[in-house]
Amino acid sequence: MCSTISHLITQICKVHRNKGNQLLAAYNLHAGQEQFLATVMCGGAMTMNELTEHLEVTPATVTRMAERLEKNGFLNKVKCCNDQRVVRVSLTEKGTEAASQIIDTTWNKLEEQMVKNMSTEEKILLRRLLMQVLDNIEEEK
Amino acid sequence: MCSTISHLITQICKVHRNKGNQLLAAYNLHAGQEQFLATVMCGGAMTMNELTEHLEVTPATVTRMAERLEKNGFLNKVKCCNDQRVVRVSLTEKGTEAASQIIDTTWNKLEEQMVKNMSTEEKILLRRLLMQVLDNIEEEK
DNA sequence: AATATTTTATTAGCCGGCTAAATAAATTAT
DNA sequence: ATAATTTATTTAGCCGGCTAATAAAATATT
Repeated sequence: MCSTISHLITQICKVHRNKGNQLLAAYNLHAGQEQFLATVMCGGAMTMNELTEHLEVTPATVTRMAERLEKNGFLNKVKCCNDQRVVRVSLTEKGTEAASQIIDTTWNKLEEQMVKNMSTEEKILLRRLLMQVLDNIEEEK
Repeated sequence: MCSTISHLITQICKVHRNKGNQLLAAYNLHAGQEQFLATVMCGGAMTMNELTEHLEVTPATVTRMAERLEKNGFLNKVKCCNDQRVVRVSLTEKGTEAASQIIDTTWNKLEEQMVKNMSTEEKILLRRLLMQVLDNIEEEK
């Protein structure tokens, strides 16, 4: 009963997040925020809207994350001149530095750890199967 | 970049939770609470401590979930006579009914949907690989 | 018996995630 | 021009998850 796919994935996700939190504590960040910063770093001054798409998260979530990251000095929010509705977000120096370090110390580290003893074929297979699962569950109904 | 194992698992987990929330809304429950109820149903009058073990979750989380489920009439909390520290939790009628229905309408439904177009071998393989991932990531360091 | 330690639960507070409702600005239609 | 609609963000409120600090009861020590 404890080895359903759902349960395993939930469990992995939880442990992954906790490990992320541990690793990110050194930067005063929480799991999820590193992805936010990395996305902004790659995408340049991004719109909130663009962020919700890239991060695949609700606008409300983006707003609050940006708010906290701004409060802690990782990024700035500026209203666009042309369209006063849109808000552009960009990294501060602190944010840039954190983002660039974090990708290696957290993301890659965890990713490697997850599949450390798997053959290349197994990794490919696992990825394929997970993509299939995601596809299956994303459909309507 | 979007097809790392970490990202896929996080994404599946999120969609899974959202689908769960949709299905559970009919019972006035949220994703996670169904597991709580199911666990209590199987285990009888359980201790908070036992629940943290079975649900693999923090004591704080169990306390608050129990509090909410009690508030909404799904379960009762009773202090143990022998040891006044321990709290035993048991399902109300409402809780029992919800739990028994939910297992089919939510859990199994989602589980089947996730692997619907996979062969038996693929399912077994996926499970094995996920268990390996969980093992890898659970270790210290 | 009196004190110290361990065990069980709770509380407070912080995060990310979501929904639904509210703002506000830009478009489009009338 | 004015009204109606669409689009971009925000706000409020609810969930589960975690950590750290507290409280309270049971055990172990001295």
